[in-house]
Amino acid sequence: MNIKSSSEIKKISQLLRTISSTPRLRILLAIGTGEACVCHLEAKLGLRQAYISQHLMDLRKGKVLTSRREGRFIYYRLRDPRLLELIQQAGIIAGIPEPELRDLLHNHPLPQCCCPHCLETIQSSTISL
Amino acid sequence: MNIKSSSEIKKISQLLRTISSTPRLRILLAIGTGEACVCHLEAKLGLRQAYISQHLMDLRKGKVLTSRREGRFIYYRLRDPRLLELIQQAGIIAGIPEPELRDLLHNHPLPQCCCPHCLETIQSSTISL
DNA sequence: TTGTCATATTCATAGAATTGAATATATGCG
DNA sequence: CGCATATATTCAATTCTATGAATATGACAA
Repeated sequence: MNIKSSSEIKKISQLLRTISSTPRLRILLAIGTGEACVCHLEAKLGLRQAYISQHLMDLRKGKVLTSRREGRFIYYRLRDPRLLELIQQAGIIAGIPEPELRDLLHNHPLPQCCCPHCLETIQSSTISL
Repeated sequence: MNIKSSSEIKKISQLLRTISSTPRLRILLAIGTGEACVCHLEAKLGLRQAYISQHLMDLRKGKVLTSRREGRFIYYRLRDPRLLELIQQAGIIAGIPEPELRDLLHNHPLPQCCCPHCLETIQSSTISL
């Protein structure tokens, strides 16, 4: 029974460990409730491509992200959106004030990149410029 | 603004990292909503005293636990009981079935140790033996 | 097929976390 | 004081993790 618990604890431990690294947290928050390709994340986070891919791989191995290919682009999404609530709860417990926390979790508009989704966005947002 | 977020993310990262290690998770779950001294934890988890103290120190440094001295004994308690909800949420997301999870979080009776609290417990539970 | 672009993988290494063993501190008692 | 008990600290060794650099794969276009 303690042996069994131990295996469950390992699962929790692994999930928490997977999401606890700073670059991975940033990636998760950048994806938010939506979807993002690597070039999105590259543009938004200012990190090199290979570096992001490495962490995306960790997150996929840890069952945190799912991926979907669309032509040359691969879109990542949270496997379970409740993960954002988890991160929010962690922020609350860590004593981060409400406004900062909201800001962290709020999906800021993704910066433009080369993917089809962004090209669409450019076309619709160009009007308001 | 990204620089500011970064500092908030570090806080979340650190909290998650602190609680993500297997022995520390076990300690947190063993303490639960109550209080425990080192000898409790020693008895319950089957780990050596110095080892437990090391992790307790990490947890205190990470602002996760508070401690209170009572004579020769030091009692540890979660600084924020919502941490248990966080762990529970992590368990849910990690795909742990409800019964196992409830079992993990349920405060099993602490095994007897040498501290005053246990001595009291012995006296009251001896009746039912 | 060749080239190009988006993304993935491999490898080496520096740095951090984990753990064990030994020892230190602090409290209370006689 | 001197001893016993509960807990803390230090140190060294091993084992993980993070990161950078280089390279590979896979899809599309010409």
